[in-house]
Amino acid sequence: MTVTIVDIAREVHMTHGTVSRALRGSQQVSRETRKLIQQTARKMGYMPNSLARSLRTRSSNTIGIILPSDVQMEVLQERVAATARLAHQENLDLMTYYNWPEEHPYQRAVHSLRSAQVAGLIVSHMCEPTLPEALKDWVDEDRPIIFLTDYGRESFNMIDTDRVEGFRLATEYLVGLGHRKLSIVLPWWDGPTPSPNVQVRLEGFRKGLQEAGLPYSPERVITYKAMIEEGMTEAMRRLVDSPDRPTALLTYNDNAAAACIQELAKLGLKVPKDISVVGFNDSSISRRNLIPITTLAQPVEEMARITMRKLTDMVRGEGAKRFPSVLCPPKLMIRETTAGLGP
Amino acid sequence: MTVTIVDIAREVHMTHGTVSRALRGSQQVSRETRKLIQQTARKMGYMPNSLARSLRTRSSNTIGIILPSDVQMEVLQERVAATARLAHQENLDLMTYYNWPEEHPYQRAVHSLRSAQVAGLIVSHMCEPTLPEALKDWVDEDRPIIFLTDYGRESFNMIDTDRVEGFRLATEYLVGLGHRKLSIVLPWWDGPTPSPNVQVRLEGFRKGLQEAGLPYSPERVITYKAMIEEGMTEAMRRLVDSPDRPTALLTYNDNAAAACIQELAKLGLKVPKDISVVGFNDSSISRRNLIPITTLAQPVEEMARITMRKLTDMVRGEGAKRFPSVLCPPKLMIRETTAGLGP
DNA sequence: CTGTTAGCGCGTTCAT
DNA sequence: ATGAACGCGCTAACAG
Repeated sequence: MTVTIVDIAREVHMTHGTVSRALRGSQQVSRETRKLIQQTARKMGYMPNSLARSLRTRSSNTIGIILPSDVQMEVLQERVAATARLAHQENLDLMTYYNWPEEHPYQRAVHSLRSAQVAGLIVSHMCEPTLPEALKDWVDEDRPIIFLTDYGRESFNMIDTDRVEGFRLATEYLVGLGHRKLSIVLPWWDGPTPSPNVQVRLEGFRKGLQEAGLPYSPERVITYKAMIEEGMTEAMRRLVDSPDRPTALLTYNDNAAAACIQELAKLGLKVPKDISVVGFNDSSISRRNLIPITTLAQPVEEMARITMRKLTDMVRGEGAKRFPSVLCPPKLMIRETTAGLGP
Repeated sequence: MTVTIVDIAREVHMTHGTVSRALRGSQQVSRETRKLIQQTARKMGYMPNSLARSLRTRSSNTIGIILPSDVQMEVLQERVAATARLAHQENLDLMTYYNWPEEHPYQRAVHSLRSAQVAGLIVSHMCEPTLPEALKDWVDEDRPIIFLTDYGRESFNMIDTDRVEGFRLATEYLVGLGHRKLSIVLPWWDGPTPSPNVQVRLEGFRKGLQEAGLPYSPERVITYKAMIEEGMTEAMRRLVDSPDRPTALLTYNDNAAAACIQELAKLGLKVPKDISVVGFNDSSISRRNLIPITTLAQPVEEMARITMRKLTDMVRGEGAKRFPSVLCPPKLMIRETTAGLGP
C-alpha cells in the first residue's frame, strides 16, 4: 500500500538502514547511492511516516494548541493563523483542540494532546486567574508551553497585547481631545473582584486618568450584564440619564463598542458629536461599521513571531523553560467615533 | 520518564500484553486483574502513546483539516469549531494546516498531513473550480475526504450552504417587499467566467428574478475591484449615477454589504429608506452594524453534524468513499437594512 | 484467562 | 561505506 524505506531498500538492493541514512542526508553514505536512493524514493512516491519517526526518536514535531470553542474572537483566529504559518515554515505540525468548558477544564485537551506526544503547548483563553490543574503537571515537568491570554500579573510564558497600556493610551488620546468626563463600559462581574480581562482594562483606564490628573471614582465604570440581550440597552439608558453624563467612552472591545453605538443612537445621542467611543481589537466590525470605530490594534504578527521563536527555542532545548511574560503595545487606530468637544 | 504499559506490567507482575488488553477493556481478562490494572494505571499516571498505537494498528484517530490562512472568515471558523467539538466527542484529534497560497497549492499541506497518517481530510477554500493536483492522489486512493466549500456543480463529498438558494431566497424576499429594480454587487472577475464563489450567487439571483417574472440583464450586476480600497467607492458612485438606479441590492457577504452601506451613506443615500441592502453570513458585523444588516445565516451546526457523521462513517469504512454533495439551505435574517418601497 | 512473540516504520549503534 | 540487529510503545495472533 504505502511505500516505506524497506520497499526502497529492496528496490536498490540495500538495507533499510542505508536508506534511512541516505534520506536524512547523512555524510557517511556515498554520494552516488545517496542520489540513487533519493531519486528512487521520489519516484516511488515515498513519504516518511512521522509517527514511526517520532516513536523512535522520542520527539515529535507537532505542537498542540488549545482554543476556546465557545467564544468567537476574530483577532485570536488571526493570531493562530499567523502562528501556524510560522510553525509550518519550521516544519512543525499543529494539533488543535477546541476546549469546551466543563467540570475539569483543559483536562481532556491536555490528555488528548499528551497522548499525541506534542512537543509543546500553546494555550489560549485562561478563564481563571489561576493555572488550571490539568496544565499544572505539564508546567511542573518543564515542558514547553506558551499562554496567549493576559490572565494576570504574576503569570509567566505569556505573550499577549498589553491591554493596560492600550486602555491607558486610549484614555490619553481622549483627554488630548479635550474630554474631561470619561467612562469605561465593562461587562458586569459577579464576584468581589472583576475577571482578569476586565481588571487589566480598568487598570489602564485608571492609569490614564491619573496621568492626566483626572480623578477616578467608581461611578466612572458602567457595567452591563454580558449574556443578556438587553444588558447594553439598560446600561446605556442609565448612562444617558446620569446627572454627570460622560462625553467619551472606553469599551471592552469592538463588539461592545458597536453595541454601545447602536443603543446610544436609539436614545438620540450622536457619535461622535455628542459622545466619543473607543473600541478594542481593530476587528472587521470596527472598520466596516457605518461609523468606523476608533480602536486599538493588537500587534498580531509581532506576537506570532515571538511566540514561535520562544516555542522553537524551548522545543529544541535551547531556551529556558520559563521566561517572563511578554506584553506588546497595541496601536491606536483613529477613525470616526471620536472627536473633540464641541465649542 | 513517561510511564508505559511495561511499567504497569512490572508493577502488577504481569506481561504488557495483558495490560494492553485490560486497559482496552477486553472481556478475556478477569474482572479483578482488569480492575487492578486500570487502577494502577491511573495511580501511576499512565497515558497511552497514540503514536505507537496508530503505528501498530495502522489506523490513526486524527483527521487533518486544511484551512486558508489568507482570508479571515468568521463563519468558516465557527464551522471548524463546531466540527471540532463533534470530532472530540468521537475521540478524534484534529491536525490543522493553514494553507498558504503558493505555486503548488495544498501540496505541502497534504504532504504534512499524510506523513502524520491522518485518517481523513477536511478541506476548505477551494480557490480553483478544479481539484488541485495534490488532492487528486488522495481522492484516487479513495481516502476519506470532505470539502467545505461550494466550488462548483460537478463536485462531490462537499458539504456547504446552498448559496444559489440563499440568493434566490433573498431576491424573492426583496421582490415580496415590492422591489422591482434589483441589483447584485459582486467582486470583479478577470477571466471570461466569474469564480465559482461569484457564479453561485449570480445563479441564485437570476433564478429569483426569473421566478418573479422579472427580466435579467448584465446591467443588473455591479462589479467592484475587490483588492483595491476604493473599489467599492467607485462602484457605488457608478450605481448612484446610473440612469435606472436599483432600489435593492444583494451583496457578496456582510463585509461587502457594510462597505456598500458606508459608501451609499457618503453619497447621501439612506439605507433602507432610499435603498435596501442584503448581506450574507450572519456575521457579527451584520448584527452589530449601526443599522443591523438583513442577511442569510449559514446552518453552521447542521453542516458540522453532517460533516462529522459522513467523515466518521468513511473513516470506519462504513460509508461509501464518495457521496453526492450536500447543500444546506440558509436562513433569512430580516433586520433593518431592508424595507418596502415608499408610497 | 494469561504469557509469548512478532511486528508497525523508522533511527541508530555496532560491526565489518 | 554498508549490513545486521535492536528497540521506541503498542496491538494482536498464537499458545497453553
